[in-house]
Amino acid sequence: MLILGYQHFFCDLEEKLKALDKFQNLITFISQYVDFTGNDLKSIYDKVEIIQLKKNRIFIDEGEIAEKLAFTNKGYLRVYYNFDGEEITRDITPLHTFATALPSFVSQKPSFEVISAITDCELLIIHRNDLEFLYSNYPKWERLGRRIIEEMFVESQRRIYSFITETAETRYKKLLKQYPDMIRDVPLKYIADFLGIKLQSLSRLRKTIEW
Amino acid sequence: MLILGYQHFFCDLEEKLKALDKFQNLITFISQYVDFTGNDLKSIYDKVEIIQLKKNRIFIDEGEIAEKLAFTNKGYLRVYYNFDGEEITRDITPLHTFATALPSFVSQKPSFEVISAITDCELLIIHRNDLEFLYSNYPKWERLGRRIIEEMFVESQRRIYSFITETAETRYKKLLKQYPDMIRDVPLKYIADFLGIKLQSLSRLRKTIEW
DNA sequence: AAGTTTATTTAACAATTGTTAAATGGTTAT
DNA sequence: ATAACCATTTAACAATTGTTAAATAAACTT
Repeated sequence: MLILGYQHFFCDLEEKLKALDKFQNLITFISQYVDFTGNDLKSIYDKVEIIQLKKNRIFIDEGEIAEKLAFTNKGYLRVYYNFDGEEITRDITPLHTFATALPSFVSQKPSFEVISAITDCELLIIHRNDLEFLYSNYPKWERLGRRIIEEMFVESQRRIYSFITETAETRYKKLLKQYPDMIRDVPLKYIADFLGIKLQSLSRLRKTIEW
Repeated sequence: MLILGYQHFFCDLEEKLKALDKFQNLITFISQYVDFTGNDLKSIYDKVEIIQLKKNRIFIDEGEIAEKLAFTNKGYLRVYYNFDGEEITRDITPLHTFATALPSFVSQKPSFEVISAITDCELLIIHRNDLEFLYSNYPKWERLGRRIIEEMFVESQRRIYSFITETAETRYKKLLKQYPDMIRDVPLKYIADFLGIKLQSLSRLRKTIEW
């Protein structure tokens, strides 16, 4: 009995260490924004769930109320919506960033956006209620939330500049440069959507590029 | 002396009442996001400065570190940057919203963006230090900041969808519908930039539109 | 391995938007 | 009022991107 207990403790610890290891990317990410001590971080360990999401599986579906926020530990997610019977991909999440159907997440209305896995993904999930709890009880978490969304907004504005000032070719080249792995792992139809052009146009453009 | 004192008190009060009146739009705006009591609001009255910015005057200049956040009480601001000797307008702020050169404001590095007045403007200004003070000392303000930036992010994503899925004509029509006043007060060259097309293309498009 | 599905490319033609240059219209300053 | 400046339109032509349809390539199933 004692030994079993010990055994259990041991396994538990091992599992926790393994989990902590999986939090490394998340910790690195949030440390850019707020100075967290080990103690601050503890407040989140219990609340984060680690899930594996297989390729093409849906993380948040159309019509669903978004209750989950994901941090992409491995793999690529995409955000799209159904438009005229077609899927329009608005975003491909780079590794080690947050993703959710934000309009639904903040308004708690049914989502028009779908989030699904482009490749097999490992996601760190935090539920909205837990996040709200953290926000309400730890000012540092609220600050973190604000800082992260500020950065996301700035990045979003950068993308708008790119639509205004750059040709599709330039946008593609810059994407290649910024996320070389993405092209390897993400089908071109999603890349094309992301760039705001048709798949065939992207294909033509790839052929004529001079390096 | 007594009378002078009384006079002064009277003027001061009147001025304060007048100022409060000017806060109405701001109060309405922030009340969408957080429930504020009169007391909560007091924490900001002293910190807000009301300025008049004449047409074409610059609010935040290139190279400057953005220290000010503006709420547009009257008039339109635009956000642009100098690209190849040309000014590229990324944003035209609708009435009663916040505007600053956010990349500079959050990073405290020199701004590549310029913010200037398209029309005569009345702006409610809050300084970054004061805002940081509010954020640090009143959780409600931090929450407000997060909620507002979340909304701005969602709006920004909507605009990215419009670049991906809509033609310039559709974008123009929707802009007209959403902000009918804007077209009256804002030169078309800025509208064209905002839509991501050239002035001449916008002009051609306006001619051929069927209503 | 053969067959099925999905991803990507190719090509011809259409539509949209950019480019250059000039004309017209409207405002502002002297 | 005239001149000077800025805003908008027009037009011809160029470049980019969309559309449709098909061919090829690659990945997945049985």
